[in-house]
Amino acid sequence: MNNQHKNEQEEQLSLKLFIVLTRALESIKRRVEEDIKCLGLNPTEFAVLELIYSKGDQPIQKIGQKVLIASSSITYVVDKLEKKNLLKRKPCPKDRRITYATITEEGTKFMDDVFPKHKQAIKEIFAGLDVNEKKVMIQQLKKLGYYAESL
Amino acid sequence: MNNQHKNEQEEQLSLKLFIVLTRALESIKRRVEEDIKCLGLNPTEFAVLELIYSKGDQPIQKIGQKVLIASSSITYVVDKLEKKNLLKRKPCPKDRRITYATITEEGTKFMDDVFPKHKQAIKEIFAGLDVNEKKVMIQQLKKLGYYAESL
DNA sequence: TATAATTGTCTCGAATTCGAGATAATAAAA
DNA sequence: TTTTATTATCTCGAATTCGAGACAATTATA
Repeated sequence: MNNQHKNEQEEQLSLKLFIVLTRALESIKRRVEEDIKCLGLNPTEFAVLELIYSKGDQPIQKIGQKVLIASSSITYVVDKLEKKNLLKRKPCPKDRRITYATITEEGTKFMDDVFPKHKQAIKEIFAGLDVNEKKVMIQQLKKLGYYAESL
Repeated sequence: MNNQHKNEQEEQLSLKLFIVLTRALESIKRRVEEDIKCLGLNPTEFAVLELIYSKGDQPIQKIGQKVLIASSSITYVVDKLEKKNLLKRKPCPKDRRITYATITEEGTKFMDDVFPKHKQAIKEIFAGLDVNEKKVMIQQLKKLGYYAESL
């Protein structure tokens, strides 16, 4: 195979992989969203709540870094969770610029009930691959992600 | 390993895969978006334009099916592309409910210039994996996607 | 043929996300 | 210590996407 064909093949394969990747994640996200929506939350709200549920109080700023949303969006999401009484804001006594998001008792109860079911649902959604295939895919996706990030 | 541990391992792995998948695609999308944004288009606009560039005139309705966006969103996107003189609407003479989106001469010129570069950029973004790894990943992602879709 | 169901496009309002910039607090530098 | 730079959060307006429903045209059914 000459160089030009090789290049074209690489292009085709990459384009194909991009589409398949996008589509697969769309299908998966749709299922995950179904699982979450009936709890009255959207995926972002759930992700933020879960972060605080499992990692404890977080400065609002940190939340955005971990869940990968802009700071102005976190304000919005935390507002919504606060209105639902799942989180509350708590000022930091040492640094008055900082506001922590803290889970409420109601929020904890909610997650105690819901999170195990959520993990189970994710497991079912990903049951198209076996344990080993998942491990391989995780590795490959990391490679791909790191590389793209490094550009 | 007993059943409970097995179940937990499956849950952990699936959760992990979900996160890695989401993150990897985020990194990739960011790069692809950079490539497209400087053309004055967003990814949806580019996808719609590309569809019509490579597959010819499409009823507006079909576009949504292929690019996976809601019908109300296509109207919006086609409006934008029309304002940029890259597409135009053309009524179907046989079925007056249907409106085709047609690429303009300017749109064709634009894509002739831009599409090869775009493919090249995608290739570079995906250069973290070799040809064979890509093929394997495409297969596995299809399995995963089909399975999630079938639920 | 008249009626009902379906199809294709669009309008509208809501939800979500972003970026730019405002504000206040803290940290660093002169 | 004053000045400057950085940090954390929030406000605001814009962009994008969606779903519900309007409307017209077509197709299927009685």
